[in-house]
Amino acid sequence: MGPTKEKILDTAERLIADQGFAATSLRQIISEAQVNLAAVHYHFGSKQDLLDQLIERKATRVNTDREALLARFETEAGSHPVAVEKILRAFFEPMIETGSQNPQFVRLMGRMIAEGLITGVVEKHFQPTIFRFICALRRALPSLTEGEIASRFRFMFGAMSQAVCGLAAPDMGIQGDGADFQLSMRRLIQFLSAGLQAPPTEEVR
Amino acid sequence: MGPTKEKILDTAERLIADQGFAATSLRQIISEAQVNLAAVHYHFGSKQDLLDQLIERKATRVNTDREALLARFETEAGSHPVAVEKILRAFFEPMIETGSQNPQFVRLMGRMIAEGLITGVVEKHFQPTIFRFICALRRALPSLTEGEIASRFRFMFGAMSQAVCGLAAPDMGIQGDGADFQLSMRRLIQFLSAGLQAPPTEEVR
DNA sequence: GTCTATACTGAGATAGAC
DNA sequence: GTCTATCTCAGTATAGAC
Repeated sequence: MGPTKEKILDTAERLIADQGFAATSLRQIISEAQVNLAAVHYHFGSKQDLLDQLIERKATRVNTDREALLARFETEAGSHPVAVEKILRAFFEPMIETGSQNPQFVRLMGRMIAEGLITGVVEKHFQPTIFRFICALRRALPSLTEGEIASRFRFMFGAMSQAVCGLAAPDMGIQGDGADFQLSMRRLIQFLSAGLQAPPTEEVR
Repeated sequence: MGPTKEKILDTAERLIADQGFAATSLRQIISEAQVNLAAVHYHFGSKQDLLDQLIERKATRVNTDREALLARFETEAGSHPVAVEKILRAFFEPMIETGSQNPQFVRLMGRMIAEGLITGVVEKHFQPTIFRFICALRRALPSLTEGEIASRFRFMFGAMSQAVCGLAAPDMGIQGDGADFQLSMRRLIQFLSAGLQAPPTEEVR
């Protein structure tokens, strides 16, 4: 990868994580990266495609790690289903590790999930991993319908996006524990573990 | 309120709920509402202010209902803390009722929370209500620190935004139960009830 | 293949006539 | 209150230099 392309990616990652996608203009990115505007469209095609490649650059590695960890837990569990806590650990620990080195990327991911902006990338790179995890959850939570597991997985994404994006924001009006990424993730897992294991929603007719 | 202003609000609510805030241009709104572009800036000042008034128009009523319902539950509970399930009911039922009549508004709210776009309105109109609910949760969950309750409340917002926004989206790659608003909300409350009542996150040092 | 310069279209915002 | 004209800035497209 050429230095121009890399400069664009690095600068865009930092600025979009800080300000959001819509609020960050290409002109601001190229100004700070000291490259030409057209170089962005030469290398990426569009602003949206730049975002997609930004995600893809790191998401692939994180998702590979996620699946590997899940596979390890599945081997350890033998014929038994993997416990929900372990499934959550497999899902979040690779992200936490990435976030400890580079919090910007994780915040970026949270923003993208919240804004619903990574349609193509989600399908291409996340969906296979998500599918593996939903399968694991179905085995761990046999009393839930497939639809309810999908709903809870979606709730999980929403909670996660707030966990990583909300770090800078004031904590719902009351003074929170601020920008402690590790603490926030541990609280998130604790919360999700209980939520995922809630009894099934009763059918109403 | 004049008919022009009202036409703008109604049209903007529908379009923004469908397409999102950034994806909806003022020119599209004024075209469908059949008003002049400058009228928007005359009545609202800016696109952002239009959004704020859009939220404010309905959020005030929803928040009033929330607080009233919570107060009723507090009276019923006497000196005991209100159960978490009841706190959640007080928070969500007014929103569900609004959403049953006008799903657009609830989806709009979800989008705004996800994208973090309603800075001024949240502080002015939501924070007092949020504060009341956090206080109720503190009483119901005395083993949790204030910081952890704030975190969980934030997770709740994230899950909620996905619950109401994700209705149209495909359910994480597996076929979901589609756009059933009532079902989605019941699942959400079930999920959140367990998540909020999870044991405290252990301190690590 | 890479990058630059420049122009095009559509966005939100504003000033001033009526 | 309303509308026209205009401003600035956004993302995008293209022609051509190296």
